[in-house]
Amino acid sequence: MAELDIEMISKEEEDAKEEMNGKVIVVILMGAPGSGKSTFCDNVMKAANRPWVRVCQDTIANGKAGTKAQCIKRAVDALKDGKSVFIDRCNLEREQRSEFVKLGGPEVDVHAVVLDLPARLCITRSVKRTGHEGNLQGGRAAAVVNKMLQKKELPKLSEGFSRITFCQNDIDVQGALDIYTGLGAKNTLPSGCFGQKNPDAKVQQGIMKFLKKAEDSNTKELKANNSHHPVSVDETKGSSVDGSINITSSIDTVNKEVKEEEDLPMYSSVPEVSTLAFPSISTSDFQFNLEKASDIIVEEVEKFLKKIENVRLVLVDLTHRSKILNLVKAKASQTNIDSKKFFTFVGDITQLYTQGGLRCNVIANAANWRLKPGGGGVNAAIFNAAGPALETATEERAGSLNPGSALVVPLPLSSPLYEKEGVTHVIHILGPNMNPNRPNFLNNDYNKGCNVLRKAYSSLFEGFKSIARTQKTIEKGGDEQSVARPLDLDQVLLERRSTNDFPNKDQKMKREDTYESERNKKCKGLQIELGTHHVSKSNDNASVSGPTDATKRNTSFKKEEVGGKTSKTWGSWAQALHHIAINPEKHKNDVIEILDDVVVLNDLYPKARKHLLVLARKDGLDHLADVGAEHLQLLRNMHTVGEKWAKQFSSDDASLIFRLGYHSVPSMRQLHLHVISQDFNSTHLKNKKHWNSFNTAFFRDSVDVIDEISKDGKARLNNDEKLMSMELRCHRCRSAHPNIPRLKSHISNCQAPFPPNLLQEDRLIPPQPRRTETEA
DNA sequence: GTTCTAGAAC
DNA sequence: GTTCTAGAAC
Repeated sequence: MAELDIEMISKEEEDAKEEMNGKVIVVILMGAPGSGKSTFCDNVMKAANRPWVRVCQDTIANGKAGTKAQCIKRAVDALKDGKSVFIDRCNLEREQRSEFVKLGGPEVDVHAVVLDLPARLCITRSVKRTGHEGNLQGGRAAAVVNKMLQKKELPKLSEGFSRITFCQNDIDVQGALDIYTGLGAKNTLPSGCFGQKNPDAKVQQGIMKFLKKAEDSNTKELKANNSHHPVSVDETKGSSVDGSINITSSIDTVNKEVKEEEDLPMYSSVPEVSTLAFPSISTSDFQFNLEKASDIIVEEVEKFLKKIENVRLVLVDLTHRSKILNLVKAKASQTNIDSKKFFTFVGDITQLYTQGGLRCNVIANAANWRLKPGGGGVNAAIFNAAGPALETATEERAGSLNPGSALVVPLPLSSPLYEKEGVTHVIHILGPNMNPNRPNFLNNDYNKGCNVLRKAYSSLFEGFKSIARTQKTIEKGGDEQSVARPLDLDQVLLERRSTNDFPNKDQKMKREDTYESERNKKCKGLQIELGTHHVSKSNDNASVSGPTDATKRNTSFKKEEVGGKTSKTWGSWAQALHHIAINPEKHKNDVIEILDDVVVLNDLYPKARKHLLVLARKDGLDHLADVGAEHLQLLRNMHTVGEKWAKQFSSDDASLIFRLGYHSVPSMRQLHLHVISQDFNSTHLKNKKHWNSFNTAFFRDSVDVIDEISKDGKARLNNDEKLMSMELRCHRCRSAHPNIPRLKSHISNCQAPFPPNLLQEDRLIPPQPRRTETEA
């Protein structure tokens, strides 16, 4: 194929010289997030010699992400207008870009500019960037880039491009920049493929060498196409049956071959298992016998891995010449240790992810007995990389460490080691003291020394197990008490995500799952019962009354013309509250209070820790739009009952603050007053509509509704569609948040006072004086 | 109201 | 891997 391209280049170049037809161009940029597509466009457009329009799907809809169709339309418009177009989206797959290629025609050339930069560079840039329009930030970027590159299909002229420029480094990019910047309105560029180095050359050799090695070791074939393809740990490790070929060897080989291009294959960057990276202890400064030390490491690793599933251990050293590393590697290969669970790795333990693509959530530190920074080697490096936060966190837990002991320190979230590398814990360990100037000097007592070293590793692994086990507990939906600390941590982690930091998806997901199952248990009975009633009584809504002028955009009911008046039919699922209001005695398990004119129940899907509904029992009073002056007393009663319950809850729990109100257009039939605590801490609060229905003008405070009914005979309904799609703002400090998880993370901590409008007119029910035992 | 699904995006 | 959106079904 390369030869063919060269032929085409020379032919097309000749053609180009003859033709100066001033065509417009569509340049389809291709590259992973962080490859520099937007920057490329910006740089060309800054100094361009022809008019350009940049079409970016991330921002095409008034600054927000839009559809492919919108991009096409924008491009077509620009081309009609005589402007050339940059298509700024990833376009890594043939399918994704095919529609844009079709923009080409007699008057329009379609070019590709491929920003085929090292995955690692893209990841680093994606992680670093803060204000990217696509909102791709934090460590998540690594997973994204890796995944996208797995699907990468380099463009071919046969797809319909007249010119393809490959850029594999900054120099290539600059070259392409110059070409497009200098391209005048009347100029055209030669067709063909440019800049493509033999994609299989060096890297492939490296991989092939490794493959050969692996095959020699009686192993399976490794799949790896080229340098930019992520090489997953599983694939690499899977190539080894006996553990004799491990990751270090593969990386080393590849690394040596391609180091000029700084183009390492990426490891699977998202750890599916908890991973501990640890240095060799006591073998550097005070040369513990390496044979003995390596035996101990391998034995302790083997022992530990027999006890626990779903973890990985990685022995790390700075150089592939490391004797201890090679000894351990060799000895491990003689055992039954699963090379997926234990391997050696060459790299800086403080930069395993950013430099080596290996994600380790826990790293061990070869600490000194005072647990202080300094000294040299790993200890200095880790304290240095972790910043002062680690020192403080360590001090809080212990002032010193005995030989053979370990100390688990959760890494403060402000630590760069957490932010950049995703390390959540540092475990300090202290080996036997080989320093003759110290009182507990071993003096070559290797029996004792080996015991201490062994103990150091076993303490380290036990410490690691305690972390891994907690995580596992959450995964399996253990009781909430046992996971209290990780949940707290997760709250903070979520908060950190809002400032572009390393996400901790696993923990987040687990937490949601835990809460979800908890809620389900509580609500199941009601859910089932309500479900039954919808079905059995879905036809009993013949008595629906109440013509209204409310907007009927809500899908919970259909608008019908009956005798010139508008009426509505509610969906069967929207009837549950109506059934309860009409026959509360049939729902004794669900309702918590039945009065003559109202029924009180817990919301089936509470959007906060406490979320009650006060139902009007009057048949035909479906929603706020049906309410008139004649219902004033009923509204007051509903308010009084709701307020009574709110006060009762908040006297039991002083952290609860309540707000009472109605949805302008409810989804469920039967007028109901929401009594909802303002923590909004609930797994059922899942989307923008949920939030905005309680925190925009769509929510009508009960006090205001009563006021309006008494003055005007009707309540104002704020049911503009825009309200539901409004940006997510904290109900306290009014800060804006890009999505629900971040909002929830924020509100879990926000203690700002409520806005003035909520503090007025008794719209909020504040914490009540605590009830005494006798009152309760 | 919810759940489920799919597609699109980063 | 996560988020968002939309549509469909109940």
